[in-house]
Amino acid sequence: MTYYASVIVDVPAKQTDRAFDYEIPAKWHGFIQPGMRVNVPFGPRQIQGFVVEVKDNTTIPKTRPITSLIDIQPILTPELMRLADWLRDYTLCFTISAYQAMLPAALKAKYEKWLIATDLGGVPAELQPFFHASNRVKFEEMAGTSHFKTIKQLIEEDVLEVYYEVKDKLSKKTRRVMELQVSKEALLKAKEKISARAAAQHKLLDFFLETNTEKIDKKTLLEELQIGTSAIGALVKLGILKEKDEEIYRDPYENREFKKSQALSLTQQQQEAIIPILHSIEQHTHEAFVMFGVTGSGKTEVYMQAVDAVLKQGKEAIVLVPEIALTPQMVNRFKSRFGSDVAVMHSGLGMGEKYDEWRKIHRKEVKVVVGARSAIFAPFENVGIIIIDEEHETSYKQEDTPRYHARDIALERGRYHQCPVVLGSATPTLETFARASKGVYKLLTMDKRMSEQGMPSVEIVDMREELREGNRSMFSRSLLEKLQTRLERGEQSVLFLNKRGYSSFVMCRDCGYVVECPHCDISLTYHRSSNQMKCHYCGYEEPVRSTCPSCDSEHFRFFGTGTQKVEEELTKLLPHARVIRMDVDTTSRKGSHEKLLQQFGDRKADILLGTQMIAKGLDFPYVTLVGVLTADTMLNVPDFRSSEKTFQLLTQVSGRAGRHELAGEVVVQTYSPEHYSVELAGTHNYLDFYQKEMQIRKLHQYPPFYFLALVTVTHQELTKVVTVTEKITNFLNMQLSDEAVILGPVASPIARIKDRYRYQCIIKYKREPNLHEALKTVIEKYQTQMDQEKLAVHIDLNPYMLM
DNA sequence: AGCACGCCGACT
DNA sequence: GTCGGCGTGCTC
Repeated sequence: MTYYASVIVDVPAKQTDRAFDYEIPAKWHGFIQPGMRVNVPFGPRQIQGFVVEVKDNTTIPKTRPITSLIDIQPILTPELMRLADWLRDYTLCFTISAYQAMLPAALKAKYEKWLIATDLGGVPAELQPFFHASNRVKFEEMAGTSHFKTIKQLIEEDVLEVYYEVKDKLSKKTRRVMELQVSKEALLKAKEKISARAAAQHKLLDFFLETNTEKIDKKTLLEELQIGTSAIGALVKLGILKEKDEEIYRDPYENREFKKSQALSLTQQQQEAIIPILHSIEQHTHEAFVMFGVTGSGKTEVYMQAVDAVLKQGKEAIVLVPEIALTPQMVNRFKSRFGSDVAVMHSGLGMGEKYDEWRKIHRKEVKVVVGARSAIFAPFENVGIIIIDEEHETSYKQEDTPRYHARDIALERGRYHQCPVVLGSATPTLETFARASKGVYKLLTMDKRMSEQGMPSVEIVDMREELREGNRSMFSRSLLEKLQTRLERGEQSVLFLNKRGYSSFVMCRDCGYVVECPHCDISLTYHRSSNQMKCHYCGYEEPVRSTCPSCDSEHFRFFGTGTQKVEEELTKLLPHARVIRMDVDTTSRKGSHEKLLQQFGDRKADILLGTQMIAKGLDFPYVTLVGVLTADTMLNVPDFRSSEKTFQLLTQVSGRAGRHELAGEVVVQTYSPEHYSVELAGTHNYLDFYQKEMQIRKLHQYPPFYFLALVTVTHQELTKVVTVTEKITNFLNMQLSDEAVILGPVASPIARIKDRYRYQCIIKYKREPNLHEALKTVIEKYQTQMDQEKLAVHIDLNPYMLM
């Protein structure tokens, strides 16, 4: 009997987005399973593929055999493979892209093309130097040279051979260990036999006798006993010890100690919130919960106790936390409660570390994963609960293909595993809260803080007023005064600078000229460390000028407020304050984020100054003041969610204050104090904000009343982009019902990035059964053009960034 | 995505 | 007359 494997090949293109059949060599019969990776011939080359089906027949007249197996166990579970199909249809991506999104980057194949000299004597003199080192050379090193033609000929003459290599990015880390091979009795016997002069060997034997060690790291052993390798060699020869390479995991938390924590007793509200979740866990039913809990209401403790209940059932738990909040604080809490049962996955880890953490999950060595967005694909097979903390966070939406939202994946997996999905937030997205109001999700409310303290009092300072009264500083008098008080009392403050929207750009005060990136339609940002102007989109850099290139004026100044500038002013105003600044510059080094927070937690500083990254999850008992320097920068970005984002941000930031015994105060500086998102965040009134914002969304036909789809077209030439976007818009207009609203073509908010113009078309719709089909057609139609003219068409369903 | 095949313009 | 431009289509 001949068996065949249907394989999805690693070629992300429309034409190859289907299974190809390969013959399974007899030696692998019964061994190959769906979900395993294989190397297969594809045209002239070797590539990687995923087996999706094993069958005993095929309609393909001539099949080629599978070259080799990569996995000895399926790397994708049947559930994940099904989920990948769903993801492909849902986000309009290729199946292979869906698979790759589910796996750590380390597992992605790399391809290399080599030239092998099969007959070195036949290689002409001018090419000989290439083969000096070995008989193989990378194809690219020779292609493109003037020898190219000869190479082609030599290949035909069988002097050279083309060889395609499939490489894994993966690397497993190993350590040398010594393993005891014999019983204690044998050790004692050996001791008698071995010459008394062999002190090191006796030391070794004694060590194994006294410590009952079976296996030990070689290096440790040598250091411990202060001996060289020769004694070990002697014992290995006698068959007493064996030297082995053992695979180890890179443990990013290796040098840390976690104090074991116990479940805390729950407050009345926590108790009420957890009961329905526990019920769902016990009954094995899929239910989605919105845990609407104010900052400091103790959501994490509820999560942990729910996870505990799941573990007691022998099931697994997935806990998603936003990238930014993956501070050690959250990890610590889970690690100290669940110990080595926890794997951690976030972008701060290196590729190898991520791979190791993933393998712990894959091998079922852990039961809980705490991680950012991609952890939603954790290859567990018996999921008992999925928790998404800070559900409103935008980092749950992947911004490149496949453009998925972790929340959607969570709900899909929850349905499959028939388990609860918990969406927790103090400021749920309108989409989520609307579903809770409709009863689609079950609402669990926790509106009281765990500590005796209530919500912090919030003072909103009108910065226009400050300016009118002659205060030109970026600190209002009130904020400064409060900072002073904290210093005197030895309490801590957090200052939050919302940089998004406006960063520190350079503008001429005389003619208004702004330094912009020559490749992108966006202003350059001043970086003090390198004294350069940098583009945040393409990385372009130029030195800072002292005069305006447009009018030669010397009134060429920095605008906007960077954290560095704030820090400078702060040290001028409060010279004795110890300030820790956290922004991209100070946290780019691995682990520095954590270190700075640690310092602040140890009260080695009085003021923590930072951007978005300090908004969430921080929980320091001595923080009694939170200052928001510029509350409204986010309000001014052209995004229908700007009010929602402002409200969320202000609420989150305020939540950092007074979480424990000491009462908290918040100062919000703004130029739009009357804006409802500022005002209602000040009074901690989510429900009113929700009502108000819903009215506006309804009026302007935005989510959650309408769904959105965003089509972005990019190309080098403006005219091309405009005509194509126009055509797409017209096409969609014809395909979709009259109820759909089609906006465009319009230039994207950032109209040019990396020398490519960007145009877009936004579709607002309620129910368009034809939409996916129509969008698929759009992709197919422009596919041919995509390769040739470097035209790119991106489709984002339920986009977060309308850019 | 690569790569081969194949059909038209500008050179040895 | 050939070389090589890149349009078209295929890869089990």
